[in-house]
Amino acid sequence: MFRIISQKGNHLQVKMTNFDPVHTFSCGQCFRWNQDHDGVWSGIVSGTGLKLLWDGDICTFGDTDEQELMEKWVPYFDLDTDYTEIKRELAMKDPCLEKAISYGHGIRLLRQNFTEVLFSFILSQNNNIPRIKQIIESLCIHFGNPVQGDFKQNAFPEISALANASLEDLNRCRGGYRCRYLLETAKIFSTPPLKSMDIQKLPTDEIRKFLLSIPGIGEKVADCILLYSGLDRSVFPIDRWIKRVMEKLYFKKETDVQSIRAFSKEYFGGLAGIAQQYLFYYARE
DNA sequence: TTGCAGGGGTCAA
DNA sequence: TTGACCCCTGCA
Repeated sequence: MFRIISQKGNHLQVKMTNFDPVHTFSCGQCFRWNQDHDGVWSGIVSGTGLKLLWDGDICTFGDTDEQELMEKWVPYFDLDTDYTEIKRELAMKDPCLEKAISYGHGIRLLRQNFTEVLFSFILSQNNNIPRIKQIIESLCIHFGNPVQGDFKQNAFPEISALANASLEDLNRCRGGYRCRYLLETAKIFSTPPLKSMDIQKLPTDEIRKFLLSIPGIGEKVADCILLYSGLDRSVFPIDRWIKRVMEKLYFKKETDVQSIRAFSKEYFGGLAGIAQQYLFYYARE
């Protein structure tokens, strides 16, 4: 899973199994990681900037220590989960999935900040990844706070910053009709009783039901929010790509979303969300 | 240069 | 079940 190799100054070298930043950061689960010319990855996670260098085996964490690794980065990178076992279990199901897992072998399901995932996936609807990233960066520039250290990016905005913005301000981020959903959601989350309530502590079916009541959140976005914030790994978000790949690999014909959802729940069980990531990455690439 | 289709959905009619 | 919604990109 992971092992600390050494601490040099403020750099921590960690051996991480079943991890490849290209696979993990470009499988559609997150939008704020970028690689520079030297191969260093930069990301902003819950207001903290992190630089990562991966040499194919060892991952070097910049400007961190063992305590922060354990408290912040182990949960975020899901380093306490045994992916070897998960992959073994999934690969046994069928040769298609085995191939998808082999292709995206370095995918880890990140446990991301709930608020960031909530707003990011509202913006993702009917949209493509490069543009989603552009809109989110613009949102952070206009409404987010600066981050400590050598980072160009701002933190993801606080809910209050979005709730207090005008629709005209939000529209400057070029999110189109989605900005209206963003504003309404921010207002819902910054108004009592939700403001003082920790929604993440509710049972997941209640969270899902609540998310679906928010304008701009449908089945797919609700499932993404549950999956990528680490609340429920048994959900199986179905977008156009997943629908296409499931029809091709499992159904051999055009199939409606409800049937695909029912099949995935039964077939992949509690690992449906992780199976979805391998299949999505395989389908996209 | 211009026009058009399509993109990791959702909503309302 | 279907079209509209923003706006960007790729392509002819």
